[in-house]
Amino acid sequence: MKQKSRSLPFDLHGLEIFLSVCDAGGMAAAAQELGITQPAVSFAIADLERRTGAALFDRKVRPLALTLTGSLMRQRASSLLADARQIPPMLRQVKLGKVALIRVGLVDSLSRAATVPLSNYLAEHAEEVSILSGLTAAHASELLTRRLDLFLGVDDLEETSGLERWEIMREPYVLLLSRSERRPRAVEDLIELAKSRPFIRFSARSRTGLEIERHLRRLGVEAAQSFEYDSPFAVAAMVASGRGFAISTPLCVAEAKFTNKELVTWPLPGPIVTRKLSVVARFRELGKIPRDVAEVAKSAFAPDLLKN
Amino acid sequence: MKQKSRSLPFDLHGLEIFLSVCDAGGMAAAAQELGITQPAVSFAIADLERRTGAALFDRKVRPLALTLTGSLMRQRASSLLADARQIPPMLRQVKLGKVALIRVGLVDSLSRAATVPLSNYLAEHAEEVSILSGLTAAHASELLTRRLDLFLGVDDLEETSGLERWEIMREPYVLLLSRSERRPRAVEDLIELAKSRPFIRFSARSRTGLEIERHLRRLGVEAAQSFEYDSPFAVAAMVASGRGFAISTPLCVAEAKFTNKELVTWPLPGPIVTRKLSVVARFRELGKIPRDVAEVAKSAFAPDLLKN
DNA sequence: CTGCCTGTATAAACTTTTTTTATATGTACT
DNA sequence: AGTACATATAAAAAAAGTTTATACAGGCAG
Repeated sequence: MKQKSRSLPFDLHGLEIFLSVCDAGGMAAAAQELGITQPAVSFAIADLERRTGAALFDRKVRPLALTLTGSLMRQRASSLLADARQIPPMLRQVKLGKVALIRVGLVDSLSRAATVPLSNYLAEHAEEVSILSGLTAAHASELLTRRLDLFLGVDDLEETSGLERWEIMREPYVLLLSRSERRPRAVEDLIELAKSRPFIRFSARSRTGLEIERHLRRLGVEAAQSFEYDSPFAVAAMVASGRGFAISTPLCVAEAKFTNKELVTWPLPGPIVTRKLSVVARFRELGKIPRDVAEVAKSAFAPDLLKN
Repeated sequence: MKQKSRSLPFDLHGLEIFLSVCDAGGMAAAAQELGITQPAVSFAIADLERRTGAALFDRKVRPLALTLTGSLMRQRASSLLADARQIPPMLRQVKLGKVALIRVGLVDSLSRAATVPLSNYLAEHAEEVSILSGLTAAHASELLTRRLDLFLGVDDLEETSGLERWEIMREPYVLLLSRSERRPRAVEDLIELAKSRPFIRFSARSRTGLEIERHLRRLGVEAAQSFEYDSPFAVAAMVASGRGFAISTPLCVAEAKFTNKELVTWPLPGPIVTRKLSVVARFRELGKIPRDVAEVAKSAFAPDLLKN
């Protein structure tokens, strides 16, 4: 049973060659650009096509044209390589300690509730305060590369050494529907819903988005068409406009400031899944600030939750 | 001269092994999980460390621990692989029928007004729609690296070749004060205000923030303490809470959904400065979509502006 | 339609990288 | 200190990728 199946049908090197061919407009030209021979390129492309099982180029036509699949591959490959190329410089940066400037990452779903109290607290500890919104995934790496000193966001399950964490709260994932939709009570209802209505989802770049995806896969829910957003407001707005359904959390919904007239939330059928929001900082670099920030955040949205 | 310099110090296979080691908690365990031998894993990790020039694991300690650099690598590698794994299913989908993915960057200040109409328009042209909020500066580079297909944001002054632009609108920068503050009519009043009250500003990472900074320097305004944010809501919220004053634009204020009771806007003393919002895309890759999107955006917030 | 030019595919030999078997070295725990 | 468990190293085997040489196909001129 020693199936030699790599989990992936390509590697970065193959994708680089593929993109070279796209950019150079031909295999011979790409070969020259890359400093390898033309057959090597030819082989790499053939290999990529064989392993993905998709025709990437249309050989029937002379100035080598991308197929539809090929264009998609170009899009994705290009973005993947752009990501990959950012990694080495980041790794190098990591190798490089009262604070004048405190830079804080704030996950979008806490933005509305926490911005002002957080600023008020931090104003006592720093001349300059910089609060940046966005996705936790981005914040986490910026923390490690020292572009942020602290962030409030979805806690990573895995314990990373060199960081300290202070829990703010936990909240369940909930189903978000437009007013007219009826409540799915069982997993089967949810599967049915997903077949008939588009799924409005959080970007897979966000930690929350990834967890929702994973959970849906576990439940066996498969979405038809899908729309993807990285801001809680956008997700809620789409659902409110009747475009489809979403999975979100109470805080994300509160952030978007929609009323119960436009949106309804229901418990998610199946097992209960929650997300944990925490304050994360580099270990012991900021003294008691991280713990205090967690306290501030906790009290900041405590009233909010009571309202819902 | 045959320098075998790959442009990247790792490939996906190496990263998979690295992540297995992280997850399994050891090289031997990872080897078993992957169905290869322990030395193969050992070698792959050593190779990864040698090529990236970074120590990923701390061998001095028994249950093999990640270094700080290692944690970052784990995060990035994990997200890179998650991206990579999404590609093959996508390719298959294309073969099955019409599937296109359109990825759009949307500057925060247009988020509220444009998300829904934009999605509605794009739904007719693609199976999947991905709308990512954030800063224009980030979007511009993602457009060039093909991680976005289109963005709506503050237009760069410099003409980058290979891009097409469609103007959506122009809007002036305005002064944002809390209700209790009196209106500064001359530049001198503004300079005085900046001395007595903290300046709430947009992050210098955002194009808007940079332009505001530049303008203030030209006017000779110097701020005492400063708070910095990258979301329009946060800036407005701070001003509304009486923490200080800000410079913003009508759309940014609308985005934050504050009422006239909490905030007042006044024309900026001194020369009039405006910002231009545009749709930007790679030249001719999307046919008429960019122009249409500009039209959709234009009509989307036209009513908004009339309200103010 | 035919033959030439340009550019891609294929074949066999060769080089490099990766994996394996075997064994040494190291860390933690008693 | 000794033992158990885990990682590192060495040399051989296997696999992958690259090169040279050559065959094949599409586009274009006559």
